[in-house]
Amino acid sequence: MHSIFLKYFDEVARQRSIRKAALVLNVSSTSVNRKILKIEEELGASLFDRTPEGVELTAVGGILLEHCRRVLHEFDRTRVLIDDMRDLRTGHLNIITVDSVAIGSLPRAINEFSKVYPDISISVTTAQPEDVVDAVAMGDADIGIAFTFTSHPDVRILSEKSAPFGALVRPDHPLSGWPSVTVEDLAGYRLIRTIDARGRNSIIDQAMSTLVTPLSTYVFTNTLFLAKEMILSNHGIGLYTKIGFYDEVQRGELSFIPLIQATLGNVRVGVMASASAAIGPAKRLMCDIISREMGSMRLDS
Amino acid sequence: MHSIFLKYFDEVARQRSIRKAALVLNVSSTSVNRKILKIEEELGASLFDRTPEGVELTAVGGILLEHCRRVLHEFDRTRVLIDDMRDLRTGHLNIITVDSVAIGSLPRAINEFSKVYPDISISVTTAQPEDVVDAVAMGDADIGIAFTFTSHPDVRILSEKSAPFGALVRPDHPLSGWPSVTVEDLAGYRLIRTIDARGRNSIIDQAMSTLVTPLSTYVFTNTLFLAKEMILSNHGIGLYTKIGFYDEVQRGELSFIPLIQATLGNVRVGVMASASAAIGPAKRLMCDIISREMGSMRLDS
DNA sequence: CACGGTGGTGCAAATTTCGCACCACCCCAT
DNA sequence: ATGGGGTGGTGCGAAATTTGCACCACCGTG
Repeated sequence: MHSIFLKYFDEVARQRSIRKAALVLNVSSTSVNRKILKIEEELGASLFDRTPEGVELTAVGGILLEHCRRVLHEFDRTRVLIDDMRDLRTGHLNIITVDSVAIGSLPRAINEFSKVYPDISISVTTAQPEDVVDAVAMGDADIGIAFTFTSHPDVRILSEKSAPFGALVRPDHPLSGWPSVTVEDLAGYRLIRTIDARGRNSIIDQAMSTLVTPLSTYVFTNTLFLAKEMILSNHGIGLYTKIGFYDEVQRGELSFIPLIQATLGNVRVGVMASASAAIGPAKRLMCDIISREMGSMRLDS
Repeated sequence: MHSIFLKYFDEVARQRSIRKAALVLNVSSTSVNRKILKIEEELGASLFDRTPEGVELTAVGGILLEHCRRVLHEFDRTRVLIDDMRDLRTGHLNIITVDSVAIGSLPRAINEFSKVYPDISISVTTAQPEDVVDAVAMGDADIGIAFTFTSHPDVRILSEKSAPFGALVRPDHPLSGWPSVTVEDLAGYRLIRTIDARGRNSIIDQAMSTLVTPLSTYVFTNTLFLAKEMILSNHGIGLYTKIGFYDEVQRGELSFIPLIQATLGNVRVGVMASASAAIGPAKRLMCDIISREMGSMRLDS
């Protein structure tokens, strides 16, 4: 918005050299030189004394530089204010989450949020837990919801909750109604479980590989709808957190039995944001709503 | 120096219309419109709400307008400061004066002034008294020196002094040594007097036309050198103020006898400047020196 | 004296800005 | 319902401005 001269002038004063400033600014020195000469002509005063080593500010140049720097600084502040005002009214939130949350609690959270900010658009991407963390750390997503096994220096956990994996079965299944199950209890059944698309760093694969009693997986799917159909068709036992099937369990269509296991039984799910990004009012509200939604869910029985 | 956008934006906000602002700014409405649209895109926010009647500032627009107006105002002040700093070092003074002063006191005043401001150039224009006043009022001259019969709303009298007309004669002239003369005393002599080049509003012509005893003029000239030669050649009596012949009178080459007459005997000469123009340090000093030079002159005997 | 730095300029290419002609919409009077 | 008079906004070509290349002139240093 402001004349490019302000930036050029500032840099030349800083570098004490037209050619050095041009290098920093990544433009030709003639462009910088001509801008300064033009303003000197407009003002009828020299901004710099030319020396063989470069340029030195004159008294007039010092006065003008002070003005230019003040203008640039005030514009930066104005810009931040405008950015805040703009984002308060409209804008976009990028949410990346494990898919169970996308189904389980996010729809209600978005409904509540949109009553306050109807013009803010939201995108929801489902991804594997470690991809969620990476996206948040890099600033590619505003909010992430995923398991929180390890901390990440660039990720801030805003809230978290225990969300153990468990067995999801039809209500008439022999395991239905158990207060909990162990891996051994699942040995005689085929499993339906989520898949890590890239097959690496999967907490479930890692956990599964440490089991003394191997479990057999019949269906791999991160499509929870498909998983539900398979469970209801008695193709196996679902091995998921309760989050993605919360409504079905509430309605009695499915039963959830928490898994007692060192890793899978001690999973926590958290709401996270980038450690370096500011949290504006809209983002803050969305996180609060998601945290509250998840906080109200009974996920361990 | 600053982006033209600032000016356009300010005016659109003032006029509440792109087309009206364009008229005021004397540019096409598309130019103004595109500047605003471009900045709105840069900022990612609307500056105006568009209505069928024109445009209304948005909250963001109000914030930015405040910034723009502050920048423009601060630049104006910076510019004035720079102008003062520049003019302190170099510059130009336009002086317009009646020619007697150009010869009498101005040379010494300029000599003294140039010791302080060697780089300020000076132009001296001689003119009839009313032309001096007009030039100063219009700002065409920085300093004027002339008779001050009437006041002018656009002219400020910085200092003035009594400078009556009188008879200038050779030292051996019969009138030499008289303390004063009346019009009647001059009746038997031919006059050498200044001429109003345009022949209108001349104080001398007006004064002469009211005399009961008509005086005969032999030579009309505003060239004081020629007047002096005519006086010394006994072609007549000079009818001038003492200013232009001060050195000659001091040296005894000519005698000055003040005229006792209602108009010509009560003339005052003043140093004047435009009432609306600022008086910078250089201009102030020049006025002071001229006033001091003229103040030290004994003009009434 | 040569080299490596600086600021500064002529000129043509590249880019931006501007204005004309026009479109679409709105409001108001008839 | 229609026409007139206003508004903001756009496509396009001309005009103006900006940019960078190639080069000049000067200065300080080894």
